[in-house]
Amino acid sequence: MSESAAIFRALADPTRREILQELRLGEKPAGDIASKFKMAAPSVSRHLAILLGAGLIMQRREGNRLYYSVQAETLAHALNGFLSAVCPTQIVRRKRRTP
Amino acid sequence: MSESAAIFRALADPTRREILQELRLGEKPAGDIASKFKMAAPSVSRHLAILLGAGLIMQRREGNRLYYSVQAETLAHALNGFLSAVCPTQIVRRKRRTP
DNA sequence: TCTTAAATTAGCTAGATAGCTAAAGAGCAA
DNA sequence: TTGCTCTTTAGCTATCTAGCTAATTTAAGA
Repeated sequence: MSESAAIFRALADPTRREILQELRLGEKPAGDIASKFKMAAPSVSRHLAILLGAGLIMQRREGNRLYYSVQAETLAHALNGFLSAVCPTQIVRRKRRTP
Repeated sequence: MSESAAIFRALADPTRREILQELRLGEKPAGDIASKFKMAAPSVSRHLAILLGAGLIMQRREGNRLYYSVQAETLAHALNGFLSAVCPTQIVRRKRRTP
């Protein structure tokens, strides 16, 4: 699967989008992330695996814990790239001021 | 469903992303869009309906034909908004306040 | 070693999704 | 009206997805 296909599929789920927002201020252990949601921990873990597979987060082990953090660059590149492909003239190019 | 939820779900499908790119240079009738894909016309029509429901395209009838066009503003707003929510400091350049 | 804690993986099920064909709606012209 | 074109809607089915519980892995401490 193309990289951006995995990214857009990962972003389709609201829980996964929330996870990314949860990580906006920095890395967090899986348990902390899971505790923000009503669903069971394995379900959140599955979402983390999908985000990881899409390259939207990375993980780092510290003893018992697995810390996750956003790969902001990957996300930004995918979204901006698609935006440019869909609306190259309207969005990317700045509107000229009327003289 | 929240507007952006519908948008991200719509973007999850590769055919729908292709359709949006297909429309980047301007409106096209449904038949022209459908002919770009191997799948049957009703399948493409269904994708168009989903994009329409998400507010990512609009339709205009001209006689027999239904022309579709991208709603670039909606797309850009959703993607940039999410990007800002996930990586407010790293990626999105804030407007600096003049001292 | 045994136990405990933190997470993941395995296996399952209900519901969503995307494809197909057939049928129907909408517009236009003879 | 009838016929033709363009397109969507209806109805069906196979596959994918996201949730759950149970079991397994990994690390650390008594």
